[in-house]
Amino acid sequence: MRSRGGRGARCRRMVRPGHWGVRARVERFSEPALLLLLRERATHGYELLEALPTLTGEARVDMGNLYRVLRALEEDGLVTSRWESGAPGPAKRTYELTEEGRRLLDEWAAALGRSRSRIDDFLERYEGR
Amino acid sequence: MRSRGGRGARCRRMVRPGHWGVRARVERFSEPALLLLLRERATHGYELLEALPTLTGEARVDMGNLYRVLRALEEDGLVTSRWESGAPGPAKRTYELTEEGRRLLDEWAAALGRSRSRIDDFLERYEGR
DNA sequence: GATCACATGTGTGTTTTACATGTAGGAAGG
DNA sequence: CCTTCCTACATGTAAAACACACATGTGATC
Repeated sequence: MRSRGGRGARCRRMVRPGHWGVRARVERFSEPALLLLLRERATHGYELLEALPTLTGEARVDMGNLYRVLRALEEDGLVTSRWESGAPGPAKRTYELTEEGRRLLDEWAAALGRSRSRIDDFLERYEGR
Repeated sequence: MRSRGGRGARCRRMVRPGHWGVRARVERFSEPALLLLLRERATHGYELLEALPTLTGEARVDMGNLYRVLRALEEDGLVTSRWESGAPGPAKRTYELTEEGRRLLDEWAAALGRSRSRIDDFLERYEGR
C-alpha cells in the first residue's frame, strides 16, 4: 500500500491548497525535553515516548527517531544505558543522564531563553502595528 | 576544492567533538519575519536579506533560500511582485503582502505564541528543579 | 492460537537548512 | 579597455532534521 502522499499534487511543505502548515516548532525540541525528563528520573525509551508530549505540546514524538537520538546521545557520552531484565515483559533499556548531559541541558535552556526573547521581540513588533 | 564535510568523520549534527550545536531555533522562522517586514513596507529581496537579521537574531538568512521562499509565497498568492526598473543598478523585484499573506502572518503569530508558552513551561520545569 | 500492549529497533522518503556557484548591471580605478 | 567591487536575483546540491512504514520479541488476555 503506499499512496497517501500524492505524487502528482506537488505537496510542497505539507500544504493543503491555500494553507501552509504553520507550527513554529523549535528545532530538535524533543532532545532537551528528553534530557530534562532524564534529569528528573532515569528511565527507558518507551516511557520517555509517553512522557514527552507533556513537554512538547502536541507532537507525539516519532519513536524511531527517539531511539536514534538516545543512541546518539549515548555515543557522545551524554547519557548511559543498561538493560533491565528484572521486571516481567520485554527487557527495557534504562537511560541515565551523565554530567556532560546535564551540561548540554543547561546549554539548551540558555538557547531556549534566547529563542524566547526573539519570539517576544517578534510578537511585540507584530502587535505594535 | 571541496573537502570540509569530512566523509570519514561522521560529522553528525554539526558536532565539534563533545559539543552539540544547540541553537533552539524556530523552524522556518525567516518566513514569518519576512511577512512581518513586508507588512510594514513593500520591498525587494536584497533589502529583506539585510533587514532580516534584526528579527531573526544572529542568522544572516541564506539568500538562496530567501529567494526560493519568496517565489513559493508568490505561487500561493501570499505575496505579489513586480519588477522595478526605474532606479539605477540591477532591476529589483519588489514584493508586496496580500490579504492572504496577512492572514498567514496572523497564523504564524498565533503559532509563535503557543511555541513561547511551550518554552515557558519547559524553562519553568527546568528551573524548578 | 489470535490479538493486543509493551518495548526496542531499522529502512527510507520528504522537508528544511546550509553551502557553493552562476549571471548580470553599473560604479570606480588603473 | 580591463579588472574589481557592490548590488541584485537566481540555481544546484549536500547535509541535517523529520515523518512514515515496517520488523522483532515478550508476555497477557480472549
